[in-house]
Amino acid sequence: MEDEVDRLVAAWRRERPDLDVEPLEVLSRVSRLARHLDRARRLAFAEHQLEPWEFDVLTALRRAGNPYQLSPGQLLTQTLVTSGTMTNRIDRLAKKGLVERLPDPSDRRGVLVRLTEEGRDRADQALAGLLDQERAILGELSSAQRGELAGLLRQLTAPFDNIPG
Amino acid sequence: MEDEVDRLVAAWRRERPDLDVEPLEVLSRVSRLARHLDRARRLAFAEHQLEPWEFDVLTALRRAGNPYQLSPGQLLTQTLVTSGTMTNRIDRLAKKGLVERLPDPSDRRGVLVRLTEEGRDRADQALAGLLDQERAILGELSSAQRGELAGLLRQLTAPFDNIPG
DNA sequence: GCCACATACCTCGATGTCAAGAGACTTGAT
DNA sequence: ATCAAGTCTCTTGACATCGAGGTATGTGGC
Repeated sequence: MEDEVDRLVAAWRRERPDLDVEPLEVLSRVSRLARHLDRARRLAFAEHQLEPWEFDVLTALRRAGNPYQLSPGQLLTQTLVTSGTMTNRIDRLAKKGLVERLPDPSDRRGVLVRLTEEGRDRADQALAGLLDQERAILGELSSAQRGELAGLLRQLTAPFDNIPG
Repeated sequence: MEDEVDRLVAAWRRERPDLDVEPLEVLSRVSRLARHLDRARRLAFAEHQLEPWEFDVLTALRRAGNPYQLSPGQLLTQTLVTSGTMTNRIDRLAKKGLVERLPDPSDRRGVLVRLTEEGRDRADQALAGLLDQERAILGELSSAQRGELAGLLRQLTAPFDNIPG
């Protein structure tokens, strides 16, 4: 089955026959697939009245384990947004009652963000919905193929994740 | 070699041992890799004084072939942005002298966007730079592995690209 | 103890995107 | 010919993000 990247690569081969555009076969597909996944995620979360950014923050706290709390700084490094953005996000999540701000007992400059009970439930439900959606997308592949794909992708991501970039 | 997704999956297995989080092994890596690629692209384009969105528009016109012109509507479908965004982008590219607006001779409502000579050169240079960068990222993989990866990814993207979404 | 420097979070202004809709023109039916 | 409906581009207002800088607090050398 042909996809958009096949057409993209064919167009470049016609217009720039002098160039080797083979890298696009892999990396353009990664970018485009990620874009499709963003849309799918947005749809899955909408069923739970959550925006993608809300899911990101809530699940970071959820993964931290009991008592489900992190500093804004820790949330920054996990979600890769700037501090202004995180302040804004925490404000809105607090207004919706999904997280609460607590003073950090060990550092009076600091704040801790803690998941409320409702926040934890919403995060858990949204994660289950996301996994259902993702399983449907991966339905195309056999279990062996998924393993192979995960392994190949890990080879590409590991350098970024380990040699800090 | 371990990556961030290995850590993410391990955290979920600890916190939610009841859930099958295996889909994340593939799809979280796709999303994260796409994010890294965006950063790398931004760096590669900066050497040619281009923003990623500028590259997207210029190369869509470049791939159209001589005389390197498309309607704003055609650009919308290729770049997946809304019309307000595209109007804004064309304005800024025109101000920089990389594209020009022409009246559509066959439809007096319409406009055609045409690449200037400088626009074409900049697009060609930026593409070459991007491909160099991408080859470096793919250096991890053998030629056979790249082919395998491209094939597996095509299976995932084809449904999105063919059953319109 | 004091002071310079680092850290943590927040505020503010600028920017880019989206969604909705207005305006201009074309098309097709009558 | 005329008119309604459709198409295409641009405008507008709302909003989330970023980057730079501000305020308050902690830390370590002297």
